[in-house]
Amino acid sequence: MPIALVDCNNFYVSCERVFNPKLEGVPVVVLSNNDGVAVARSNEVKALGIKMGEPWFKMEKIAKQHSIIALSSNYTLYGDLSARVMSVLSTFSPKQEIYSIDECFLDLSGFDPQSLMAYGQTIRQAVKRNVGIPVCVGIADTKTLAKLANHCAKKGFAGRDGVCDFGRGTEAQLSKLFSRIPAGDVWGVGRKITEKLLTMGIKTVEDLRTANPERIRSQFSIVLGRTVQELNGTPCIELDDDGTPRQQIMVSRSFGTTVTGLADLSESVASFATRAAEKLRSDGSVAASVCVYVRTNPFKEDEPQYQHSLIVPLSQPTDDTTRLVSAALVGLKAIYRSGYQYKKTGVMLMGLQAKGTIQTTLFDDPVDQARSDSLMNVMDAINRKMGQGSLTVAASGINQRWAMRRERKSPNYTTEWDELPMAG
DNA sequence: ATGCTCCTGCGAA
DNA sequence: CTAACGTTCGCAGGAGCAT
Repeated sequence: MPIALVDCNNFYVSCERVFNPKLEGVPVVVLSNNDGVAVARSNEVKALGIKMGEPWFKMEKIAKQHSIIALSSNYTLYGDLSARVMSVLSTFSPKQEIYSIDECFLDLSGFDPQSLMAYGQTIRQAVKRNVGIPVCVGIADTKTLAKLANHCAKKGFAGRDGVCDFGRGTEAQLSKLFSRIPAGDVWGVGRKITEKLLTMGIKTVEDLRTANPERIRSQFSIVLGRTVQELNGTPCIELDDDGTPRQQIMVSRSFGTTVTGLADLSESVASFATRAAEKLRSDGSVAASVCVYVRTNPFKEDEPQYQHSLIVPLSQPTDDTTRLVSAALVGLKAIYRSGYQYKKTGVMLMGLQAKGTIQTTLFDDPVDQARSDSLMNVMDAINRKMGQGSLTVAASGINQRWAMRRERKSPNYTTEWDELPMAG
């Protein structure tokens, strides 16, 4: 039951390169929101030793020395290209699990095991030709092994030309390969677990694979126990292709600058609640409660720190922007304290259920409900047509002094006609 | 004992 | 010029509480 894991190479950088060939062959880094830290690096940047998550201001010097091109992230562009990549990939298997913006699993059950390497090449060529994005393909019998095979393909450890199929290797070959890979490269093994494994003498993937399963389960968790089983070829994590809607929706941002007043904070919270409500409706869900969250800048250790959150229950589950915004603002008022430099707020929608399944109560007013639904439909339609944020609630503010920094953003090539560069 | 909800920690991309 | 460190999601497991 082979599974493929297809992962885009340096995804955000590759997206930028699709529309700007000058970025080809030169060091390029894409920065997070607020131009904060590196979230994607070209191979040239990786070679310079710049790490994932490194703050921009810490690498600015070396960036200047090597003429690194730094770009603000452009999630509109990346989301659009991701949808195109996923659409192409969906044609290669009846079962696809979209795992993140740049990777998906494909069920390759029933395919001829001998031909999977060639099939992987076909997949790579199709995505490159149709969308312009380079990908690598890892193939194995479990999701954890497929992730690892993809890692090997990317590093050029085994297989050739961006495809690695563990089904083509003998036990002895795989053992040898796994002894060269640190345990921390395995899916599900993060920093904390890597440290603890080291104290137990477990350094490599091979060490982890051959560890005592009972010991792993008792010392860590059943999750890591499953990881070990998956490394041994026993599937424990199902391929999930049913598109189950999210259980919670989070919208939060750090500000480009700090703010102190309730008015500015309210604008941000109203904006985030508005955006969260849009996501909620696109899922076809309703929320039972709203959580609002504020925070000062924890990196400024000499300044007074404050952070707080509050869950505001709704009288009945809703997807109405105005109700969700009101609830979020009520919560904000309750936790706001003056005298702090706030750096971030967030809005979380919780207790999500499918809209069709909500229980109607005595308090339901069908007329109000219909009015709310048609207003939200109009809002969503206008924003789809005119671009997100065209129509919003007044509480979101006009100036948005807290808005994030994006000083290096590329144009929205695929979604905004106005931003296409014109010849002449 | 059992089953909840709430909260925190961890991991991933 | 200065100051500057992301966002969103799921899962597990413990605490606290009620039954």
